[in-house]
Amino acid sequence: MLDFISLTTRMKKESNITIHDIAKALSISGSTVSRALNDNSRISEKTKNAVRDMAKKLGYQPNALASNLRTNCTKTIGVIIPRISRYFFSSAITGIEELAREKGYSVIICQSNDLEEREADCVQTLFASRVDGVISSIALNTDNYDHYKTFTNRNIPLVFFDRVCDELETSKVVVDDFKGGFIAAEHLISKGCKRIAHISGPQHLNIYINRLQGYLKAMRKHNITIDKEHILESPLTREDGMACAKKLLESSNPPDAIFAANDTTALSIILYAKEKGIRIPEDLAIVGFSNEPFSEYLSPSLTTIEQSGFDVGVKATELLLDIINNKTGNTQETIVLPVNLIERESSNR
Amino acid sequence: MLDFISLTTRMKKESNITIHDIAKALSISGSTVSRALNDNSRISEKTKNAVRDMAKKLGYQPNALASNLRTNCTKTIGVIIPRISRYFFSSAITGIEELAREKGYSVIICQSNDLEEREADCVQTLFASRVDGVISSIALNTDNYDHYKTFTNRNIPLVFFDRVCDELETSKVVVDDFKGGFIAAEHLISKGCKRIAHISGPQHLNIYINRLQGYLKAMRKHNITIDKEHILESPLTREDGMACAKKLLESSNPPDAIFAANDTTALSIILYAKEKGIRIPEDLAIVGFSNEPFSEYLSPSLTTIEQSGFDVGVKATELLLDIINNKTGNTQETIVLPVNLIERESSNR
DNA sequence: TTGAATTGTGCAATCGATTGTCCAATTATT
DNA sequence: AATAATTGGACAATCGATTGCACAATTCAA
Repeated sequence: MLDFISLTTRMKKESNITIHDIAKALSISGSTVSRALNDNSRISEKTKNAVRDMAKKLGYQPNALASNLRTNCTKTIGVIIPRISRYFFSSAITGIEELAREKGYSVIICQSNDLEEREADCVQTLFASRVDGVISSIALNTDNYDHYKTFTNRNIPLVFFDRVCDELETSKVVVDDFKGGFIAAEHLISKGCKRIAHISGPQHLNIYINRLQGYLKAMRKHNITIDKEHILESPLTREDGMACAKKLLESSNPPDAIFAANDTTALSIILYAKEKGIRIPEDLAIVGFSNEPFSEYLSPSLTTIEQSGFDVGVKATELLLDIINNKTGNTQETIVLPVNLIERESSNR
Repeated sequence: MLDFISLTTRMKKESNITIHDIAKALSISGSTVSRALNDNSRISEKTKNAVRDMAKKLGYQPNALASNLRTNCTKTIGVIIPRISRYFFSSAITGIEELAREKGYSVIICQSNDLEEREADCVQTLFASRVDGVISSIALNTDNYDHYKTFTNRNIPLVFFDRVCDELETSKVVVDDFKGGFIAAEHLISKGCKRIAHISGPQHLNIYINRLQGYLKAMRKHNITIDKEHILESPLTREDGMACAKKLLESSNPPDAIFAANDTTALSIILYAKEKGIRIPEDLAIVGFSNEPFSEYLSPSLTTIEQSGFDVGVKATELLLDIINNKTGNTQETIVLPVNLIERESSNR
């Protein structure tokens, strides 16, 4: 019997030490241990030190589950993103994590893969984990936002970034897509382009609406009439980029410049133009959007609009933590971060 | 007082419904509700249906924290990776998540940023969250692996991938770096290159050791003597890639081909060579490693060794779940996934 | 010296879900 | 019809940490 007891004791030591093990070892109560470890002012320094020493000696590691259950606060923030492999999003996550860990929060990441159904799953997962708040960027094909009510109905702070949704009243962090569209188009105009086409993205996402509007504003400002055939809506995949390029460049009135709503599409255009022997930038100038890592190394290198995913992530986290800690009342802020033009070969004429 | 009660009741409904609320609504016990929701055979279909309906009606969402605390199983796996923004790693994560969610697990991701200290933090975070198992790829500058004992000492399943560590006895998933190095070098040999240099990575990481060894084997096999100055060790950053390129190409015996241990370094070499007017592949053939997304679009496009991050992620998860569910005994498997050569312009002569 | 204030700890309830054990009601067996 | 077997459900303990409250011990003031 003694053997059995010492065995189980040993196994316990090897598996999981709780505050009660510390308490027993010091002949004090669990509550005192808990308070000591949390540096509660009601515990004497002497006891605190004894507890800390014993905790270290036994290899105590707090069980976050128990603590979270009791305090109803997990010190965890959830992130929902379309795809982690897109550079903009992975840098946003890096930004989110950076600030979060600095403030003592950990991060759970879920990918929606740009699917509404998956996005709803992510919401469930994060809610079940009782995250303290959520940062999300909406999936491409989401057009019903009801699943987010799981959070909003329960006052779980929610901040959107980049792909935001006007329907839900939350704080948001976006980059200045309108301005991005504007400076992209104006840049092409300044290069002497006259027939500037635009390949836009799904029009239920405001980032694409805004880029388009910026482009339109620049065109209007410079009194350039737009051929309606020169504005295309595309899912912005590589394949569809090719199709759009073909459509534009084989038309009766081919553009002398294209502003694509993302770099992937711009890449498709470059590939298509190369294949067809269309010279860039002489015959066709191109501007993309996002400054994906590859755009610098394309040949010709791609002029594009830079947006810092990292900064967006940091700002979104800042906002979220402010809401969690109730620093801001119930204000719904929308933060707009700057963009800037990176001039490269594809428009250098 | 009645007002107060109904108010609190209402607030409760709006915030969090528990199994007890369902129980109360149906005048049954909490345990019955729990069993009904878990489809336990001791509960009649009639009761189960009543419970399910009421759960839906009240908007019940299980509290994973409570469940996890009780069952000591979180259905969560932790992932530690160097940097999420590297394509190989983000695709590995996508693979991990894919299989994990299929099996009903969620995933917590932590970035070490290639720092040992951060890696140790990640270990703490994941342990505190009581993940059921961990998948990790080691940070570049980690050379002490003690922090991983937090898991191994407590029999928490641990699987390494890509950057693995021989010191720790765990299951591992790697790609065939040796073969990758071998076919990269042999490919260059087949192109008639005679003075083939290799830029390797930190030699405490076996992926770089193996790539180097594969290269050496190919050279020996074809009886090519190696100039010792032609093998460099590098941190494989873009900056150091430039430095290595300079060192090699300005030496008294410049190589006619370089096999770089990653694509980033290969890119640096291309940039350097372009700057110096060295023709690729005529004067200098180049092979990289990883098939980063950008390598296809470089000019010249980069010949490289393809390794599927997604597959590695899936395999690692498979292995981990097998261990978690005790399908494999205590065997320490090492799974080696295939690589293959992608021939592009940078070596096409 | 006595009562008041302060300090340090312990007790026990709690968070929400799970589960071993027990019991009542129903059904089957002889 | 009487007993045994089965079924459906309730009770209460439990996971580990936190916290309101009670209370003993010490210090201080009068």
